[in-house]
Amino acid sequence: METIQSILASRLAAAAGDTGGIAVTVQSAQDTRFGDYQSNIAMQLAKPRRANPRQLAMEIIAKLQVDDLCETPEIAGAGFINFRLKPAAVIAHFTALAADDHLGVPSVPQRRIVIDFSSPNVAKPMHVGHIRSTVLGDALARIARFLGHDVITDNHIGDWGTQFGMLLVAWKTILNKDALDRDPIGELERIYKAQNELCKTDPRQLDAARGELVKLQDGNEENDAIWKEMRRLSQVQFDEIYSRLGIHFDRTYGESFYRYMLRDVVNELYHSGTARESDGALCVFSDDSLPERDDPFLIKDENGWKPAPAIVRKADGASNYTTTDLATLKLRVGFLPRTTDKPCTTDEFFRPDEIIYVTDGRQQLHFRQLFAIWRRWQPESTAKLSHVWFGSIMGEDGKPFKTRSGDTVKLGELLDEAEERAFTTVTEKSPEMPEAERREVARIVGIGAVKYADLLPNRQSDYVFSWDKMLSFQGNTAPYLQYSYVRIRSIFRKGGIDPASVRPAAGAEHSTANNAATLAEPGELSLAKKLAQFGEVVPMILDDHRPNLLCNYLYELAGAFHSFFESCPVLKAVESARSTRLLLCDTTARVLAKGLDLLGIGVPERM
RNA sequence: GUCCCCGUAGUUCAACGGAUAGAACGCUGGUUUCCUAAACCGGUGAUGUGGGUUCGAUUCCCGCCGGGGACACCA
Repeated sequence: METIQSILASRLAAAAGDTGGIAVTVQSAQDTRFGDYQSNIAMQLAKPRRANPRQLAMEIIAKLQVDDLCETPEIAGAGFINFRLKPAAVIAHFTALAADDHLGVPSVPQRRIVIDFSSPNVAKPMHVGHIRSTVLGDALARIARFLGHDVITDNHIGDWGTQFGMLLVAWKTILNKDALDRDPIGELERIYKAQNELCKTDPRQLDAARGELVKLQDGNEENDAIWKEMRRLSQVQFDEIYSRLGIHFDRTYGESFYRYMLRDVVNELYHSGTARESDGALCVFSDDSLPERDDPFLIKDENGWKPAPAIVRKADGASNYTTTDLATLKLRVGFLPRTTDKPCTTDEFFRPDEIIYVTDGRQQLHFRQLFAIWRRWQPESTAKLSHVWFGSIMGEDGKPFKTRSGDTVKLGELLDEAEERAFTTVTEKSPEMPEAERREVARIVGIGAVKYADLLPNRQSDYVFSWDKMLSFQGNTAPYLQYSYVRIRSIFRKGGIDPASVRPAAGAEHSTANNAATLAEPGELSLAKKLAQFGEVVPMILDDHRPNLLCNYLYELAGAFHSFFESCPVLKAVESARSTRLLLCDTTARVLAKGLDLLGIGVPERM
């Protein structure tokens, strides 16, 4: 269904006439005293038309047909056009929304999107550094799917590279089998660190590592078996974490999947002239097509601009991650199979319109170079390439988030602590609840709190990790939103009412006359208006890949609900008002649950 | 050094170039014979600095100050 915002925008566009390419936009008003929606179009058009903005606004309003939706639009300030919705229009929209499976979120033209996120490394524990990519990528995938896009999520795990030389040497010499059985990842981490130390002092150890790496790459059976075992053990860990987080990947190809493509990629880059040799390495240099300061292959020092090439084949002949990323890109753009369980024909390849990489901001230069190389190498490719980057998680001391002893925080342990802290609170607040249920509630609340804390800040901001803040029931947190949902569920339990029974039948927007609803109370009206904005907020998120917009919306919705609930009795209300209020409650609960679900966060029925 | 990001209330975070910069915590005043007070309703208090573009700048451009990050064979 269409949003009120888009209806107003198209009516306004019709009244404004030729805007010379200026988009006619309507936004929800920041302050209710300006009405519900506002547009700046008169001010934007005033200059090119050499008109007085307020005069122009008056002319636009004179042609504008919106009396089915709002009161006569008002002109304010320098030329703002303000819209105030008629209660009848709010009721009609709210009723249609309540009958809509998509809760008023419009369908958009379908695009095919690959989302590459999480990307943990084999033989290493997942740690706090993986949270943002994992949580953000999953939320974007869920939101894109809800909007109707065709999405493939791909976990590009680090399962290939020079570190396996050292791991293989260590596996053969210092591995403790018992320790490996007890704690596989811990033992792999231990032997890697130990071997790394040995290599620092003993050049023969480095040679040994190189030797084992070459054998692995040449297909040596023993090394291949060890590598596969390390991969398997790591995947067990990944699966456990992803299961706790409720995250699913359509693909987990990993870097090793592309290793047979690397030679061809390098050859193509060389023969197409994209890359050339320098100091024994094969490099991509600037092609001077961009202004110097925008060129990802240039860097300036005191003597002027100098080359900052991207290396696609090291002097020793090995490839690096740029090469792997190019191979990955080539497969994803042209030959990514739609399904993994059967061979597919040409028209079953995925061929994405967009590929989204979710990584931290430190990789910006890498992706700028990667995308630039791709454009030069494959100029006919039209796929949109997006690097969705994010800031760091800091400790309360303002430095990168670490344990007290200065180690990286392991993701599994972090989730344990979140659940444990949530369990303590739930036990405190609801001691009568059976322990099994308290555990389950603590799981939903604890995991939700961690995810929400991560999604709430603008993704490009660094943020401070605070257990107390994220698990608080006050303020913009997951527990507060979950509590809002629970409180609504409690109303229906108390009244012995099936929520489905208060919902209008599908298509109810055509028969609003049958609905005796009135939204006489200010709390009712503002809640209904806030519900109508769900469909306006969700599509905006993908424009800049910013799920925090949804967090802020849900928080405002919960606030609107609590205000309504404070001033409007539900179960004790007289009929007509009672059923309208029950529907407001139910719809709020559905939007809260759906909104949280889009962020990858669950809701308990009680807490 | 060059490039990227950041600098907003005591603190932690918001704000498609729009109106009187919005929350939470903190501090502070109030609300419960009533559907979960894990709540609600008030008060307090901020755009680092100097220019520029614009009808309008936290937002865009330039300088300065302060913080973080990236910059040839790690990913």
